Amino acid sequence: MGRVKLEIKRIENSVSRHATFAKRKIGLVKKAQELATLCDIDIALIMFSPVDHLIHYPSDLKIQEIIMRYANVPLAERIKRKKENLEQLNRGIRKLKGDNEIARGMGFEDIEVLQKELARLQQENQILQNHLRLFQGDCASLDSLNYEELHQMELHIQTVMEKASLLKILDYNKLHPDMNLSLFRDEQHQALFMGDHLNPMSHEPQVGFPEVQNLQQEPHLFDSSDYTPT
Amino acid sequence: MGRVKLEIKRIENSVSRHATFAKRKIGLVKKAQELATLCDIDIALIMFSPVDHLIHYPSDLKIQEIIMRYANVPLAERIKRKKENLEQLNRGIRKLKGDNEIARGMGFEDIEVLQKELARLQQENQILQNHLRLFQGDCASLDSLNYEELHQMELHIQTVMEKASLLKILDYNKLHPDMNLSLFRDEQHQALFMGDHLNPMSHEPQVGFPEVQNLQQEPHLFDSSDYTPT
DNA sequence: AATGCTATTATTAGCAT
DNA sequence: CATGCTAATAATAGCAT
Repeated sequence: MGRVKLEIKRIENSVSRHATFAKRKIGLVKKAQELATLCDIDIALIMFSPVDHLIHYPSDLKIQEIIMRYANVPLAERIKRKKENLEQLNRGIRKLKGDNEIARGMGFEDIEVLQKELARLQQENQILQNHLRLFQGDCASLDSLNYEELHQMELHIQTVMEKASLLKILDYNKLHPDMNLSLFRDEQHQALFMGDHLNPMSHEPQVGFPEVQNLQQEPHLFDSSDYTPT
Repeated sequence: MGRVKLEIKRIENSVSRHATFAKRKIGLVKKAQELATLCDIDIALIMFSPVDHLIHYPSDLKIQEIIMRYANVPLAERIKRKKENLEQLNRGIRKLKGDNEIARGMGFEDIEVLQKELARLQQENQILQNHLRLFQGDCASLDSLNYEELHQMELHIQTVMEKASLLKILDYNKLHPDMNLSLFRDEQHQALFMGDHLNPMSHEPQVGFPEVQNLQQEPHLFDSSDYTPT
């Protein structure tokens, strides 16, 4: 809808590409906003400009919500497609079993375990998400934070962590069947990892910490300050 | 752009609302697709229909990537202020650790620290969630699971865990000021906490693997199989 | 509910500033 | 590089099926 009909393919001229982006991004966000308003629904739009600048709609906080909602759906939908997925999984497993080296380190049952653990991992994390949302929902009212809830949260996190370690070991064994690592190096560590949640610090001497990262919420919405909804 | 100019507000008539959604969603996805193609950029669009059905563009797997990219932007943007924030965090922690003020409950600054940690926890978990979904997305293709990815996932989990522990201590101290738990057992551990993550998984073999990025594209995009791009 | 029609409005490509 | 203009294309509201 311009002077000429524009073919939908990458615009090679850099200036035109940027110009087109500048104009169309406004149109796109506006359309998203209109549809969300007209139909009273959740819409999230994320884009990265040709110079890698983030543009998104709606607010950061709302987008998080929608992403979480999105994260929940595929899980539910996958359950419907269980049969389909099982066949796909079976193909993958057959492929794996065909690989002799992998088969040595990892039997069919191990793969099943892995799959189940993946599902559980997802579920556990969902619970974690819900806890987090509870906390984040009104972090102003700190009184609602109590030791028991935090303890529960930590339990979930530890479960997730435990699963991650399992996956890692399994994967490592897949790549290096000759090494065939045991999941736990010793009984003491296993005890720490599997059960002792009473002391919140008990696991930490075993585990290094990743870099402390500074993540904060940002208030802004678009990079374009020129945009005004109509 | 129809027979009449439509005011942008919620369409109260349910039939019209659904009809409008059905038409406009196609237009919106098309616009997103066009812009992504024309400008050769990443766009993710997630929407929930008036009957809560998920519609998204582009593929599930690609959307994961974009969400991760989105989740990482605030991180990248904050890296500049990292040192600043780390110092602030340190002050808060030191105060909690050594000061008698804790005995009188948490001060305002502590609450601020806690709030920031909560925000971070949320973000970290978002990243974790994205990682998990990548894995779960095609758990059949176990080949795509590689050591590096799992390691990354574990790092994220550890970060979340670390935050949970911090929250727990803070909260515990709030509830039981008389106990006055120390956040760290010793200086060495504190050093680990604050930045030294050279050895993040001391119980794991420290072996590097060549990165294998083999993410498969999913074939399907929308819920409406009727949509055909022009 | 989905599809086709078309009068209308909305968006925008190319250009000028 | 951003803004304004305008011819031209694109999207779509309401209606009919």
